[in-house]
Amino acid sequence: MAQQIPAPLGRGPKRNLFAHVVASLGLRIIKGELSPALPFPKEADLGAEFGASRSVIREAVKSLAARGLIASQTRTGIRVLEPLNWNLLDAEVLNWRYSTMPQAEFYSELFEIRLLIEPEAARLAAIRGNAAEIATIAQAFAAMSEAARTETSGVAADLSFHRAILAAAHNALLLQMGNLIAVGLDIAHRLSRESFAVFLPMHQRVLDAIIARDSDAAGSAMRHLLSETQEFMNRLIRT
Amino acid sequence: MAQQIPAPLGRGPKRNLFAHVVASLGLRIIKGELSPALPFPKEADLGAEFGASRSVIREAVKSLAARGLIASQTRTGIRVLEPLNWNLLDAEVLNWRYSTMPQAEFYSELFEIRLLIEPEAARLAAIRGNAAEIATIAQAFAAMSEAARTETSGVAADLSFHRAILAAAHNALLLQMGNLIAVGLDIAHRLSRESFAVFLPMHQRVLDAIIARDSDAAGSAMRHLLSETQEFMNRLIRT
DNA sequence: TATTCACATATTATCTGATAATATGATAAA
DNA sequence: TTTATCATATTATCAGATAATATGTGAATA
Repeated sequence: MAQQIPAPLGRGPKRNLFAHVVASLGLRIIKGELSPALPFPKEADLGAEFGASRSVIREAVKSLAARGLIASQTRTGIRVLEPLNWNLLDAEVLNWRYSTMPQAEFYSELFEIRLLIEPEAARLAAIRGNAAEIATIAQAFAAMSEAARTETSGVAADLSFHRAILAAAHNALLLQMGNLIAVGLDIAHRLSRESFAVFLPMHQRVLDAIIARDSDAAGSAMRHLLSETQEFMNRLIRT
Repeated sequence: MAQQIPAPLGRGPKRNLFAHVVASLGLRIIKGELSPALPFPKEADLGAEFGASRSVIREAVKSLAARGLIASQTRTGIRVLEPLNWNLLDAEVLNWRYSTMPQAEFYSELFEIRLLIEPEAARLAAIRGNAAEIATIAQAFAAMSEAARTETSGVAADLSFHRAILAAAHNALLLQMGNLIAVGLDIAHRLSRESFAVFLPMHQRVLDAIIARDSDAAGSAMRHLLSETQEFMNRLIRT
């Protein structure tokens, strides 16, 4: 039986048109190729460029508008908003930004926030976390250890560890910062697989402090973990 | 000349259908009336309910999806995502949440973050802010003083003041937190008009420290301003 | 009985073409 | 010079169609 022709490939993805248009325009905006100063193509032009119907273009525009990147108005057309309005904590925007910014700059910006957020989160987790939440943190740590032992990727477990701490801090807005951490860990683990095992003991110290309900120790253990990671990454990036 | 009939008012806004559908569904999701456990109405049903075409419904769905509230898939339909995925820092989501949560709870959550972010931002502003940026902070403060003198609403100036400090800290992710502050100030100024003049001197102390490039003083002045505001609000809410 | 496979079906994804609303700029009037 | 009127360009909304795809059903099989 003749294998089905795999893709139409007129020129690019035809199956996920919407996602493709969103990502393509989003990236162009973050790069600055489309800016508030420049005129934005109108729906019809975008449709022609992407080979998409107006529906798809309009849905993509609404998606980008919801992220604060653009706004659209009858007769006026579409325009790029000032970066001030961009939802930088949106996972997509975060990734687009990461892929276009100088790595060192992005990373220092990111860690500045993590150092602000996570020690306090660890502190609160030690105070407010209930048994189940602390168990979740412990489980994530166990998964990290197991990954280190079997030398498999522990990035998911690492993320779970940090997210579980945010969750145990009982502040929904804090939990939101998980996106930041996700990107940070993703970069870290892509740059260096081994970083992982090195930092395991520091994670353990955070966990132990939380279990012991020692909030100050939890905070400083987390601060220590992050500073060391940051320094480690800086060395890596520089070389 | 007969005045034009002002609105079709079949039942609700007909002019901004898209925005209406987004707000309506968004609110229902935040309230929990639509949850991950429950089945979500399909596009056709939503269209019937809102008296809107499928295009409008689909655009609204994409807008909510971009905020992490829902996801949609062929054949499976639409489903509400876990609150973990919600973009809580999105201005709309923030407002929906504010209007449905117990005020005291929302407020304490909010201030926990502000106390985390803003003192450090003030500290960084004192170190990194350039002349123009510091001038912007000063201008905002002048506008606040003027508003206090003329007893007009200074909420815009207040917001400008805090945003200008975030901007002077030179970290785009930090600047993002401006949305939080906007909601916080909005609530504060709605609860009490006079709070404004009372806190003017504390704002001044922050400004002065930044001008003097005294980072530690700027940080503690900001911390002081926020704690006092929080306590003031707590008293107001309790009564 | 349990597992695998083929297939009908329900729902979103995309396309097409039309009408309505509205902000802008041009034109005319004051 | 300012104000009022109007044509126009662009998005907003509607309507109806076809395509793609995940799910469950039932048949075939071990």
